[in-house]
Amino acid sequence: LKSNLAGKTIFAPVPNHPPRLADTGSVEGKWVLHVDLDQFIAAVEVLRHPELRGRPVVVGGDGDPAKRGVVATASYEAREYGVHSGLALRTAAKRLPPDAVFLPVDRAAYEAVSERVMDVLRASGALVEVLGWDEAFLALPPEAPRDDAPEELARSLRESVLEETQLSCSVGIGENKLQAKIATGFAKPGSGEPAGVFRLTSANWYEVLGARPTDALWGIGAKTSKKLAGLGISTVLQLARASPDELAAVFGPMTGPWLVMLGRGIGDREVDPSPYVAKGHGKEETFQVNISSWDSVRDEVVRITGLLAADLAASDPERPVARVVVKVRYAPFITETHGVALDELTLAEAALAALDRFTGRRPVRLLGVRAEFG
DNA sequence: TCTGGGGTCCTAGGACCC
DNA sequence: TCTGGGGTCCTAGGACCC
Repeated sequence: LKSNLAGKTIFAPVPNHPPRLADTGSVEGKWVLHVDLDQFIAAVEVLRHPELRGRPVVVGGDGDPAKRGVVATASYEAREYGVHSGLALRTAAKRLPPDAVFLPVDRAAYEAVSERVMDVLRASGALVEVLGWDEAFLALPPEAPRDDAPEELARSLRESVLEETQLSCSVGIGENKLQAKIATGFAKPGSGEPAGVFRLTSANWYEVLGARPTDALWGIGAKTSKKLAGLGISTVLQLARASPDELAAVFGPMTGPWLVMLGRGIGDREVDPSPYVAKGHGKEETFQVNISSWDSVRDEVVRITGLLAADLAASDPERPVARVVVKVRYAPFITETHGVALDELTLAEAALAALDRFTGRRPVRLLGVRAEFG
């Protein structure tokens, strides 16, 4: 959607009351559902370690809270202590009681369970667009009967996921992906709503979200929210009433108008069930101790490139790599990237050529190598 | 909050070309 | 040759998401 915005006149004049969307499709029964597993990673771990149920569980890094790393998922019990994803593991350890459990990230296990969940969703007959391990958008195929309220489908999805995988999920219902995605947040346990299902449409968009801060929207994070606040735009309703042109001048020709659309609850409705095709793959590592010697930096780049090459050989052996990008994060958390076209070079040669573009020789905290496909 | 690792997309500036 | 304007490609950085 965003990539189609430039130069288009998609905006009605800014109204002086809460703008109402034109009816965007509920009449046709074209609902979008968003399914999101509850505390997915922690739930998978509790399933295979039942003795952990009810205890604060934190999954992240290699499971050692003394090391550099962040929380990937915290169980609801851990969240009670202010522990949330993105928090440094060491900080999490300080906040949690001694009976808290720290576990390493086990990607393969989560991928396997995720596959089963997505299969259950597909078995409903809906189109399923996978969004990650624990999320998906669903749409009824066009030929499906559409007399059922979407809540019926939502409830039956929750039931079958629970039955087949023992995992609970929340479901958001909307007229587009944006609405459905945000609706799920109101369906989550502890959100004050019953039943794990919430419907957010043009009919209740401003009632539910109008007074909320702009970062309640999917696509607006801390930086953009702050920048908007500097323009006097703090709430979703204020964003909805903002001028697309003025925001274009500040945020760029596509992002500016797109932000206003977010504020108005306008979004993409197309659910794309085609398999995910990566644009590239990368491998990066934060070192437990910063690296000061540039010779060691070179050695580490070669080593990480080897790991990446093995990943590529396993996942995309046939796809030609067009470009290699090296990322260096210096000790004060300043990150730079440099890339080179692969051409006739090997992956390692290209990575070293990219590394040669770096002139800083300060201590390094992270190195990354990324291959982009042609 | 001493800040992971895997990604995606957009922006802006410079190179280059006509 | 004192100097336009537009298009496209490449690159680095930024922001966001899970």
